[in-house]
Amino acid sequence: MSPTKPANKASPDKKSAAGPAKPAGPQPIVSTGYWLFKSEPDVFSWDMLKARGAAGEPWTGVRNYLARNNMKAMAVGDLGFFYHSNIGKEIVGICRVSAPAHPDPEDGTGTWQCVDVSAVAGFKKPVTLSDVKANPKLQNMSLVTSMRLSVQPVTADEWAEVCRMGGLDPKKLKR
DNA sequence: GCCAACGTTGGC
DNA sequence: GCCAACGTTGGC
Repeated sequence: MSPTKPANKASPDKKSAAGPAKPAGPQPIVSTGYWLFKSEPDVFSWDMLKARGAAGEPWTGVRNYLARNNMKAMAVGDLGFFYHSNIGKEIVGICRVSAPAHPDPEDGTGTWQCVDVSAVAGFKKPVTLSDVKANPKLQNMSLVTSMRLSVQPVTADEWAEVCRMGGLDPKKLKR
């Protein structure tokens, strides 16, 4: 199974209006962790996540223990980069963990879990893999060192640097 | 399309 | 529990 988000054959089956309505007005995000989610855009793209709106999307299909453990470590409100693998090879936006790890509905074995994520903000300018590799501050990013891991941790310094490169001020992110 | 990296499987 | 074979990812 693919560590990237696999074909989501039945996305509409998920509850259409997951969760109560969001509180009105922007709120500062209090985030405890930073992550990076990889997805092949022809399977599940940033635009598709944006189209899900506040309901978000269960990040199903992860079949790798490290990636699963990363998801189990996530808290609601954690933020993540959204990376397009294969096509684009660039970080295109920021998403937010909207539900903690829960059993992957597509997994019958009870082994695999997923979190739910929703789109927060797109980058003004996507940050490409080569941009990342060319930046000395990002040499230890998992995207460079553990390229194949589909759900990766990101440090606070890496977070700030990539946001800067993408034209977003992380302090001004609102949910 | 190639192939390096690397996770998983299964024989022993 | 080792490790070779195998499958998959994903950049190039």
